[in-house]
Amino acid sequence: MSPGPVKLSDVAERAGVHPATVSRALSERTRHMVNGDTAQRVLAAAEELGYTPNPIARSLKTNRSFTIAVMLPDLTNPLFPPMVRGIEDALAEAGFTALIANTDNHPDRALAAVETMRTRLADGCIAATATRDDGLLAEAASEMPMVLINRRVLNHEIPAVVADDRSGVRQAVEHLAALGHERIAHVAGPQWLATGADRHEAFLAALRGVGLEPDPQLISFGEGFTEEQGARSLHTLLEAGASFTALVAGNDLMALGCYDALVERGLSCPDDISVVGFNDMPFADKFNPPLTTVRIPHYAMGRRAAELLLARIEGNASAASEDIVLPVELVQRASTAPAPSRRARQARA
Amino acid sequence: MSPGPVKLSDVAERAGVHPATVSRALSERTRHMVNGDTAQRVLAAAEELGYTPNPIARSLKTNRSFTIAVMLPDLTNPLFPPMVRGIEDALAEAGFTALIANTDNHPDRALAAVETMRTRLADGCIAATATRDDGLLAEAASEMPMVLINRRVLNHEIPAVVADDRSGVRQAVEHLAALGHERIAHVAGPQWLATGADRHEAFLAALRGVGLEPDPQLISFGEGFTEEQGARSLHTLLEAGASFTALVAGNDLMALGCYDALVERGLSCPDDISVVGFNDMPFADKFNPPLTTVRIPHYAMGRRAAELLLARIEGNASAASEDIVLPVELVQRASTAPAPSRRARQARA
DNA sequence: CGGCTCTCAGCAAACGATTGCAGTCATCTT
DNA sequence: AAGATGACTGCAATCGTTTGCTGAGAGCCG
Repeated sequence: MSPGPVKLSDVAERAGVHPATVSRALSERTRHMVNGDTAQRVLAAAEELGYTPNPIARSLKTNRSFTIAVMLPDLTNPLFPPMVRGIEDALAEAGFTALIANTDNHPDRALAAVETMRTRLADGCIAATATRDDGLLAEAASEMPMVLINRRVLNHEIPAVVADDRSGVRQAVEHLAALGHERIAHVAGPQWLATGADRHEAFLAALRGVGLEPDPQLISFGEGFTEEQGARSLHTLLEAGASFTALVAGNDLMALGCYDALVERGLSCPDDISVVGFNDMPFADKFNPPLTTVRIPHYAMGRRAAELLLARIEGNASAASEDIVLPVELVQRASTAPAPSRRARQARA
Repeated sequence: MSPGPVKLSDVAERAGVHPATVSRALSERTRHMVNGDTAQRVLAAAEELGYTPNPIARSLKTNRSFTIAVMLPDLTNPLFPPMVRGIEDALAEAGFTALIANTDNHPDRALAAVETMRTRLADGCIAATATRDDGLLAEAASEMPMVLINRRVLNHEIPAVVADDRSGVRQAVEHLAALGHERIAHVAGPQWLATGADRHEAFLAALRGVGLEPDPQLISFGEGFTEEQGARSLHTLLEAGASFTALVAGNDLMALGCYDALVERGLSCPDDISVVGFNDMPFADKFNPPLTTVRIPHYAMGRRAAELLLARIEGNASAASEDIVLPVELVQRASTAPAPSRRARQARA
């Protein structure tokens, strides 16, 4: 036996056949080309020797690396780890491995990442980094199978799996309206991200849906889905003298920023202002107050994205040319309460 | 020009030399073997053609994959993403890539992961999954360079980079003692993890350090560093009728579990019981109440671990045979308050 | 001027697997 | 019984780099 890891030729020698035969016997796909008995002998020999194929050598010949690039803005954003788990679990079942790259929302870092991925010969890519119209990704998509997760690009040239944002914000404003809120603000996310733009648009529509007229004065746009931007946005709203009793934030991080801005100004949530977030990030139930928010199926999104990508890699290019949108659900906690006016009325009664 | 990506022979043809010469000219290490002018010509040709070496082919020949395995219990635990970022950033600077595997603390999943890593030919491994005496990892460590992060094994056969747990819990109990607490409980982590055992031991020592005598009645061990176990542990303590005014939890997650248990029993934090956590996980300042905890340098730990591993891979086997322990810092927030007895005294005064 | 060393570049054999092609039997057909 | 068919399996090329060895030419010294 040769030193080090056991290789194809070791198994071949042990089974008394040619390496090529071993190769064929070992692969499901080519098993039928070799005699049943021989195959058994080979399988047994491989088992005894503890043979594991060398993926590097295999890749060199087949041009497949069984590796999927996963591009994120920032792994540190609690939104992503559950998605990544979903992706990894689904990939692992198919023998694939995920390679994670953080782009920090910098186009040049993204470029570098794409480059790395391509030279490392990823078989495909799952990206959560797309801006609404993202040339870079579109280009990359033409070179390898790609699917988007939690993001979308303008023309649906790249399939995406996303949460049902429209439904989510509709549920949020309906919840608020049901509590008697009539002046509802929107601390919106960046409009160059599909999630930001979609939710803003959905907010407008939902407002009208419950018979409220959108007021531009009550909408402020952040430049990123961060606590910082959430706080800043709310501050500018408040400073402009806008009056409202509830707000829906672009996502949970921004909602958290609103919490900060609120305490800084001596306002109470939910007594003075109700806030609802988006994403139901981990520990959202532990915040002060526990955050009412829209739960999106992070893990499931990851799985679906991975499965979709694998399907496309298997040549099933037709697989879901439609975007996959997963249902969301409002989870009510303590950051929303009846509107002050209604509370007053209730007190009077 | 041949189709697809440009390869060594394309560059060779363009520069009018043999592929072997290109290979030598392109590598810093072997550059000196080729004539200066020729090297320039090769470099220029490579540049013009946009040549990028095929890492698969390279790996096959050199047996190095420029890939580092990172084994975590669970990426979803907020403790890890910052570490991973640190690891990835440091690795990227050296041209390495991280491959992340989640073991969910299951030995068999860990085994599978190790296997995958080995067959994928990782050049080294950073593990955060070690139990105190971990045969599996010890064995793996004999086959490839390895460093531990945030964990330690019993006999220091594997170098580790950890936070200064002892100092951390000392600071915690000193803080509590300074607030007048005299009966301090410990909701300890699992003892089969070094972090669990170390912190427990440090807790005992710190208590004595401030002139308090440890009381076994005030110590409960969890079976995992989870909210669930934190809650369960505190419940058993309370049910046993233990009386105390403060507690230090094994980590932040367990502290959060304590929060739950406390409200479930109608107790208030910090009015009835002060709690301090460990790790200063993201958003610890957003909890209710904001959590007093020990901040550990997650990102820096990741970087250091990666750098240490790289050093060892470069043959610098001597590099830090000592563990690297990074300083920690208590950050005081609102989950700790003066002991009730002292508050009473103050009220009287 | 012969022989020596030295520098540089090409040759070819790896690395470990996959795969088109071709050859060897045994079996079947007529 | 001869040829055709079919089922297996071996041969050898190939994927793109790296690297030990060899060879060619230049320069140097005695």
